[in-house]
Amino acid sequence: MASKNRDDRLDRGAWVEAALDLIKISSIENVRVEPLAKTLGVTKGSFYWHFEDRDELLQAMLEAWRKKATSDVIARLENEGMSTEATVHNVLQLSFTSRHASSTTGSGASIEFAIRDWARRDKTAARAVAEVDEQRIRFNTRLFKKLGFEDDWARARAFLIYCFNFGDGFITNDLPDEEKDHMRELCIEFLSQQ
Amino acid sequence: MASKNRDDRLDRGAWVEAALDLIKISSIENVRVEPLAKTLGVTKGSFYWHFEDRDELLQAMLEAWRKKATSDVIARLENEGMSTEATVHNVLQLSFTSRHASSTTGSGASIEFAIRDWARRDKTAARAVAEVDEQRIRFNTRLFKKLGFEDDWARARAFLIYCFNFGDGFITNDLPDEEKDHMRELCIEFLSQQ
DNA sequence: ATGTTACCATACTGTAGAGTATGTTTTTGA
DNA sequence: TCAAAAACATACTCTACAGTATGGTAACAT
Repeated sequence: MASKNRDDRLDRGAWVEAALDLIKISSIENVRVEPLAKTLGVTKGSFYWHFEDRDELLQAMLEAWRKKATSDVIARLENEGMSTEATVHNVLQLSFTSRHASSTTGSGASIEFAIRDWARRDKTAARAVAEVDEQRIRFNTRLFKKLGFEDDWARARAFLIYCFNFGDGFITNDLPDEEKDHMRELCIEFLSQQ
Repeated sequence: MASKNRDDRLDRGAWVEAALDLIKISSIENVRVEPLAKTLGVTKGSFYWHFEDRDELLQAMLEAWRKKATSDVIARLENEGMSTEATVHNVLQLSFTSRHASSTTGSGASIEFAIRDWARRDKTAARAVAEVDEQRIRFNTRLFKKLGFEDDWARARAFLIYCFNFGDGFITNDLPDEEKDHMRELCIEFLSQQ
């Protein structure tokens, strides 16, 4: 549900939010202003007040996602109550299925995929994705360095874990839930071994 | 280049091939019959002779991809000249960047991603992707069983390697090429350890 | 009170593309 | 050789949007 500020008037953020809610269940191509206006209960007259054109909305979506995704990394960094080991274990549990599952910001696993698919044909999107990936992998790398790993091995571990987070959310795995959970446990045990 | 059978007449396969070539650089939404007709040098009068509607083309694309992807697994299975160890090492080298890079069939890493994105909103596509994933993971699992691993551990290894193949192709990794290659080597060393 | 601004609706134009109806050519088969 | 079928082209209709131009209305400042 896209929030309105006061008196039923929309702001730029409401459009971006609604657009991110939409891309979650469709694709960037299906993010179109008239359908969006309909779900927001307005007409496109409103849209072209807040945005120059459709592309400006797409760039705003990208910016919003990038900011949220990178600020999440910082948030984890600042969570200094935990030990390094505990943080690693947390990261390992962090599959893309659950990643940023807050619906208010319009993030989540599905958005990840939609934006990555978008990045295949859009340079700006590709740069945003690259930045987010790099920050996440760097975060993981730092953890393993703290645990005493050499720089290159820390990065390799970090990358593998990120691959696991990635694949666990996106690779369809038609196993019964218990077996799937068991397999996930084994993967985590393998990846966190010394 | 989409091939024509004889005398400049197209068949169903030529349309599917051209469509798969197109989705590689765009998305399923951008697979549209009139632009396709233009690249094939015909009009849509031709298309609606070979297909009932656009959806029939999409289903044919999916079928073609699924068949190719699963037959590739079988092809690897039948490649019985190699030792199990050598096959494992081959699988580890198999990132999605290079996977099925033949342009004639219209496959490749980019198609993988486009179809997976499509599968987020299409049940039929989702089933095809699930089938392909399951076959590939099963193939990897069988290898590790041959190497003496228990069933569950074999599956976990297989899944992790598949995640690595997946991530190596899709996760942008802005490192210099040498470092990237080095990291890949370390990942492979880690994943193939006893 | 009233003019200004912010926000939105209405009513257009223009384009891309889906699907259809029908005409045209080439091939094939008796 | 000639009729039928296969493989197109042409010319429509219809819908979904992008973008624009302009008009309306509520809130806010003066």
